[in-house]
Amino acid sequence: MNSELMRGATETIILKLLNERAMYGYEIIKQVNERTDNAFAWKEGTLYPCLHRLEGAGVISGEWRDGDAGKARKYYLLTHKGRALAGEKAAEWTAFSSAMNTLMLQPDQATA
Amino acid sequence: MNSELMRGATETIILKLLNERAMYGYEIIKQVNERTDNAFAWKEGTLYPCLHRLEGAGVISGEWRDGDAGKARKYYLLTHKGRALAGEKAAEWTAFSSAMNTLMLQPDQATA
DNA sequence: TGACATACCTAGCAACACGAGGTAACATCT
DNA sequence: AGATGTTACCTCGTGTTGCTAGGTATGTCA
Repeated sequence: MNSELMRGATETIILKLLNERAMYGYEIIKQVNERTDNAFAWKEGTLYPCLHRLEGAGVISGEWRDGDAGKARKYYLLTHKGRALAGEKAAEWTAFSSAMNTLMLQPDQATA
Repeated sequence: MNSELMRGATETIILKLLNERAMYGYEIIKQVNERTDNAFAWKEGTLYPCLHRLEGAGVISGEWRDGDAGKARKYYLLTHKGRALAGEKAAEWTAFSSAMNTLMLQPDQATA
């Protein structure tokens, strides 16, 4: 997958997932990759810096929870601000993909 | 419009338009803005560097043509390589937006 | 013990959209 | 003639951000 297209979408996806339920970082990566059948192949280097940016911006907040048996995990939740932003980002994606499709779905040159 | 989402899409759009017909730079800007009802608001700083990258990569080729009455215009055409890439980029967008929608169209948390 | 998965993290690089600026020709209005 | 606006080309610098490549540490299983 073209990594440049991923730009700006990372944040949108994270906010969408956290709007479903609280998740920890590693889980977000697995979810994204599984749900997209590895069309998206996120690595830690993509996610963690973005999570920290979002936390720094007061959009999400992390809290450590003991795992059932495994290691401690840092769960992230949307703040009030985050819920609003999740909605905006989702709308932004809708508008963007709609505009893109307006352009991309035009008929091509006739190859007589 | 979130400019980060534009990343990687610029090239895709240019190739799509040039696959319809030869256009000059200024015309491409106008076309993109008009067709998307200014949802995309391209400026020269977005387009020209990208055109030059594509030309340098042998994907498009520019030729000066005298305008009917106005200034000379540099029309760009897809090369053979460019036509192939236009197809790849279009497919890439389809795959990307499909994966995105898989993620984005899931139901959100029940707000009981 | 070794190997692997889980789970967190960071530093540095590369790509690229955009703002802001510049040049020049032509049209229109006063 | 002069001023203004549009067309049409260009470039430099900045900021953002995804990714590669590395690191740490715990738990599991053979």
